Amino acid sequence: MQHSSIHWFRKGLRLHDNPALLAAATDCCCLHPLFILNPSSSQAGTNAQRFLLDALRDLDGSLQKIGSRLFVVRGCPEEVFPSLFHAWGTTRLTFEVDTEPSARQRDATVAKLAAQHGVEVIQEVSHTLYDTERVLALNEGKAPLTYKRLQSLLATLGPPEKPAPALTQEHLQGCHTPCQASHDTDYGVPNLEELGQDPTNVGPHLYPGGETAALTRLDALMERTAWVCSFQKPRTAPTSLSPSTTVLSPYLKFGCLSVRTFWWRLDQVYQGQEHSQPPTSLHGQLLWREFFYTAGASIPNFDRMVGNPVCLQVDWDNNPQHLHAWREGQTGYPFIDAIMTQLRTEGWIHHLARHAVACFLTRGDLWVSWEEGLKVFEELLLDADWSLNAGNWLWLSGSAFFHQYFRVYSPVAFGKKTDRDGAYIRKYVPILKDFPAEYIYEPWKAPRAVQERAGCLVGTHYPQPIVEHGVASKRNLGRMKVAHARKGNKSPMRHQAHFTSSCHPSCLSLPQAPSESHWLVPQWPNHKGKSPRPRGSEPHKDIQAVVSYGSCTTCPVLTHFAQPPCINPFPSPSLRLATWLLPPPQKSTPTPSTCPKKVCHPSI
DNA sequence: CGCTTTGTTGGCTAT
DNA sequence: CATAGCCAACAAAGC
Repeated sequence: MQHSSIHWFRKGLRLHDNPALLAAATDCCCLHPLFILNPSSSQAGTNAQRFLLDALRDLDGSLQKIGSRLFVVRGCPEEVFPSLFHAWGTTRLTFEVDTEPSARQRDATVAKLAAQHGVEVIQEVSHTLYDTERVLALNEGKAPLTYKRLQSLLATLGPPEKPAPALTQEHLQGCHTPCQASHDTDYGVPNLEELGQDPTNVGPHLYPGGETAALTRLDALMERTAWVCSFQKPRTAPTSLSPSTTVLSPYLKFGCLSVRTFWWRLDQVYQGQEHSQPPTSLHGQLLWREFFYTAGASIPNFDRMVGNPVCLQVDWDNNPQHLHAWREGQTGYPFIDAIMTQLRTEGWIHHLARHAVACFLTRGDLWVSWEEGLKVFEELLLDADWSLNAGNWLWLSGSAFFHQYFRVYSPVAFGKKTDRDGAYIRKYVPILKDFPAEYIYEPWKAPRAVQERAGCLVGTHYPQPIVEHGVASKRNLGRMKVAHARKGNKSPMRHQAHFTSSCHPSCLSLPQAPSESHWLVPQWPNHKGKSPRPRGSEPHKDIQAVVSYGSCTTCPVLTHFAQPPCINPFPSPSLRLATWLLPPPQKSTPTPSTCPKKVCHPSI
């Protein structure tokens, strides 16, 4: 039987490893490669749309080389297909399985329409390493919620399938694509203006879209055997001026590159070599992708908080000003602002840079819902991938998968680890480029003269920090604690929790409050050992200080030293021990509000 | 793939 | 030479 096939491209914008496309070409006399452009359904920004158009042009070019063409049709699939089936005399429709809930709904509708028109439907899995349905079935229909769990499930399935051969001219022997002279005007790939995008709005064309670019990039990376084998994601730098990771993610998102092709190419490079392992290796990265795809395919309302069974319910603030400042790179934290600028202009940022800004927006500093961040990433990232985007926002906001919410990224310290001089900031926030390294991460701390010399006054040319990280992150830690406490059927928060966010731990060991003021006598262990010098004995032996109790009845306030302090007058071990000497404080219950940091922490 | 504070260790210098 | 003090580097704890 000779079919008239439509292969419907959505993701999977490639000829290699495209089993559904091969199925379309089998026993086929007439092939229509189709892409349906539905601009109203896309949240993608200008850079991402350019990437898509690149990919479509590349695909059309590749199809032309083997004697076919791409048909780009505007509209929504549910409305477009009936007329296409009719006009093209279609008997078979093929497409790649898309696991996203909205896509599945769309595809179910289209499959129904096809059945009504007597059109056979063939769907093939090739966007993920494994058939997510199979993985879910292995796990009693539920998404594995840890990476380890996924790994053990996949271990029973064995390695992923090998990629299917690329479509070639030979596959299309006797198969014809009917093309009019008016093809370009009727079905051509549009440009940005036609999509309602301002073409002057695009950034540098660093990552051109398409299968050809994807395979070229893959080839170049696979040349670097040592780099591939030693790859460990946490050791790559978010501040690198040229990407320290593969930047294959945009190509994987659109399916310009097959994940199975990538997997097996890595496997080839690994052969006979010592190499890193999941989760940090490059194979490990592809498994993370699989992890979130599996989660996104089965967890209801995966991209929302409400109605999402794995998501911590948090009382995020509605704060459009903060959200806007974050999006536009105007937070006053240079590292955050640099990352957001790179995102807006180039459409790709390093994974750890995403960590830093996602944490900052949500649980770290601004306490804005991760759903808002997700929408911004959806628009600005070339690789915005529904499952990965939602999954990682859940992760970074501490809403699911990741529960150690007290691990907060510092907008100041994190970037310094890999970029002490702030070259990354200087590149993306050039107004700060002349600040000395000492102040580049915290320009507001620079003395006026330094700011003047740098040609940038904080508060005038560059914003003051919109929040004080130290204060905001501590407050948010408390709010996360509340969210977690509400979640479980655990007992109500212990009294201690009130202290710990704002008071020195040593406060807690004071049984009762004293009536007046008291001598604080540092103590230290006796050193009778044989070591020539007792380690840890540096604290001065005879320092005494006066403490009193202010408005906070449990936190001692260091009033003054009884003797002029030496250089290191009051090291903490002494203080800890000294607190034991204090008379017990009252039993009244202080709240954080009556116990501000300043009262509890004199300049000790 | 967290940060900060606190604690330990060994090297070094001045006395 | 023994000792006190300082420092950097690292480890551990606690949030």
